[in-house]
Amino acid sequence: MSLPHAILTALLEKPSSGLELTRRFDKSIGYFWSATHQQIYRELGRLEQAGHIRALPAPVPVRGQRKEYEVLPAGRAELSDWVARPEDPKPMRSALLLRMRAAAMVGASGLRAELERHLALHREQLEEYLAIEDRDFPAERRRAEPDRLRHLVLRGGIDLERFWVEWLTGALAELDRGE
Amino acid sequence: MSLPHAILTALLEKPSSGLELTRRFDKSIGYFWSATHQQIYRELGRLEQAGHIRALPAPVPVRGQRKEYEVLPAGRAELSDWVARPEDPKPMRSALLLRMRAAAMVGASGLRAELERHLALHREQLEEYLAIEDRDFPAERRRAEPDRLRHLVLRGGIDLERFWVEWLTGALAELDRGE
DNA sequence: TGGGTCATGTAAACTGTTACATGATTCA
DNA sequence: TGAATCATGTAACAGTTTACATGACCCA
Repeated sequence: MSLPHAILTALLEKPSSGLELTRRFDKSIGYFWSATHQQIYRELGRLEQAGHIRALPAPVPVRGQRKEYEVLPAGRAELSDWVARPEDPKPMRSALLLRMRAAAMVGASGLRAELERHLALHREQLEEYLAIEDRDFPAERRRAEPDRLRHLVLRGGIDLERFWVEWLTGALAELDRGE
Repeated sequence: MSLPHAILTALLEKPSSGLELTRRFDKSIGYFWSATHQQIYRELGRLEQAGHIRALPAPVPVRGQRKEYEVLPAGRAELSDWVARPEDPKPMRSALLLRMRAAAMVGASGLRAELERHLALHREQLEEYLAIEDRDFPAERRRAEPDRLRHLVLRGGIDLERFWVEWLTGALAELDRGE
């Protein structure tokens, strides 16, 4: 139940239309809370209904025409509440780990290639995050809290990709030891 | 779309009834592919329809009466295919990271407590995994492939919990630096 | 015999995914 | 003017979650 809050956050960062939001999800917030444009439009409708956001006044609302949204005070209040709301971490879901467990029962043929493919993908993602860090959080300097928090989040992404790269490397080595 | 394969794997490890499966999900396969008993019963029905599993012959099938399933050759073949089927990792989803990003916009009050709570939960989970490792994969000895694969999977869970413990510890320290 | 637990299930609401539809704008 | 692209949406379905319903079995 976090999509509306992801959208509120994105809109506070910068008022946007549905399509702009979709694009920003593809390369920012979406790194840890992804959504398709259909989900986003549906949720924008609900948030507007709820009085949490509003469309900037347009002369005549027409389908197909750009509609820009901004957060209303009620929306900001809801987001602020949500930040302090406790919520347990969801158990992880990894189809890859599940595959390995299945492989223990039916044989590991084809598994090696998949591990290598994932390793390459995680390396790519890591590079992408590091490029963003270079661009958005340069050098050592005292930063304001918003920037420090955003940087912490990005660091989470970076460290997690590093974790997978290392774990997959180790798993491949371990697979080799036995064959 | 991995729940049926999680169930096939669990049933190959040991034929079971729906409730037994639910319990084993709660403390084994469910660590990386969780499911409720409702999902499991529905999926058992589908797998039986598809001819991938069968209920052990019972005199008269009655609601409320234990029904044990086992995997049929077709089910094993399907699982074997699936293991080699490529599938990209899903983008991660972390409500906690999203909260931090939201906190950058509306203020971080209440966030510290939530980070600490998550840190404690991840420490607990780590302990649980380590206990399982002690129990199921003792000492240094040459092991057969199935065991080595299962151990790799558990290692993944352990390392991931360690990752979160370290990251959360660092994030808390970093939060303190500025207040 | 009646309450607790084991066990299997149904129903509804919500979230996420995939495919498609429609109008507006731009520019060759 | 017609093709490409921008932009907003609808519809149908699959997966997940939550609440509830029903029957069997055990044992005090």
